[in-house]
Amino acid sequence: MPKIGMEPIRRRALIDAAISAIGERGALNVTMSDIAGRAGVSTALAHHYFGGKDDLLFATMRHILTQLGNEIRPAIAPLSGPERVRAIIAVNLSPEQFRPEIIAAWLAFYVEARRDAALGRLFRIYVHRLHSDLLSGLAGLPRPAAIRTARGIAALIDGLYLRRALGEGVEDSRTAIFLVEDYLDMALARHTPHGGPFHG
Amino acid sequence: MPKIGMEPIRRRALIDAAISAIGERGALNVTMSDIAGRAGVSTALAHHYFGGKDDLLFATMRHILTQLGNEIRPAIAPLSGPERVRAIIAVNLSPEQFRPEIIAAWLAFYVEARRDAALGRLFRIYVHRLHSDLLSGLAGLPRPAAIRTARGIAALIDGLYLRRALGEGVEDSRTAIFLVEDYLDMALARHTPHGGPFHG
DNA sequence: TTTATTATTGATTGATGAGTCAATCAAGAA
DNA sequence: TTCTTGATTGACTCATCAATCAATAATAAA
Repeated sequence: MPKIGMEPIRRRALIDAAISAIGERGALNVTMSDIAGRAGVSTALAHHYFGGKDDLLFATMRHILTQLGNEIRPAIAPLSGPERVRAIIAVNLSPEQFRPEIIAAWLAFYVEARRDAALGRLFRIYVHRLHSDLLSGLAGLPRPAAIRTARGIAALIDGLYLRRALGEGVEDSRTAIFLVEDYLDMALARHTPHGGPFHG
Repeated sequence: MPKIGMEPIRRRALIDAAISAIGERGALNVTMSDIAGRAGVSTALAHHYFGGKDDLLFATMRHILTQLGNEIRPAIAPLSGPERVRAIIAVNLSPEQFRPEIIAAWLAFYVEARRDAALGRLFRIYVHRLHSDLLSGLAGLPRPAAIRTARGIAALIDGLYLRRALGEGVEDSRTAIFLVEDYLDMALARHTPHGGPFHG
């Protein structure tokens, strides 16, 4: 163990530990000792690198959002129209994102965002980003229908997350994706001149 | 102030106070003094009537669920088919249920239910009840489509709750109801021999 | 009036957990 | 070797909060 360059390693380990800890308890319960313990360091070191618990949790949420962004960006970049929307759905509900501990963290942060202004801002940026990404893929629909469908898809994804967190209802990633795509198909079919309501 | 028969009054006041407190903070933060203070009594009295914080919170969630059940039961009893589904949607997203503090409580309890077994059971009963109520109204659809649609509606409602809690996206009760009914209409239209996709 | 019962609280206890700090360790620089 | 600097922690402080309890007030029952 060299004595230099530990910072990025510790930061990352602490963030991973925070996600893991939040995944097991409900964010409220996580303590600095729990997180630090999982990361294999003392609470003092966690404070040293992050300043305080709030900062660590904020960094953790930012990490999760960044991670999601990094998965989404390249996935949708070359696509447009419905395929772009499908890609957004697929990534948001991918096994990677649909992991119980990630879901739990989302949920916990949703709650926390109600009180923490910085966290609230972070979320609003994410929500807005998702909405405009969806809209750009729904350009084929009349504007009001596109907006409604974008909101519907976003709400469906969040709802499926919630159900997943509770451990009830839709079980796996695949089923969840199918459910949302089904919604998308119906919305698209309504504005397709005619032919069967199914396609793809 | 007579010295007898205070119990039901205090219990109710404490539960209302808990909802209000949870509405302002995120359930994690609520303290017994906060709740007791809002109810105009000492923390000792709150403990006297409820035993402990967990019991008070459990009673609070049960109250919210009971309230919802009391609104839903008479509303759907005389109805069947799509109208029954519409009634379920309308009540779940009614201004009464769509109040920010109620939503915040839901969210907080969703999180808590992950750790508290009793609370988890309570939720599972609610989820199952909602699902079978929806299914009974969707009997006109083929079984797989009915199941999928019921899950979709439930997820949409939860998702809209989440968005509401975050203070973003769909604004009011009416818009939320319209969004979910739109989903229902599409699901129904797909299995209607033909004619326009809209009705009602 | 006395007695039992319900309602109610102030004060206290004990636990938990965030944040701080002075001290130690290790490795590269002088 | 000495000096400096990042890494690291144990021990401590301070605040918060759930829970308890003994004491008091007020009323109904005897």
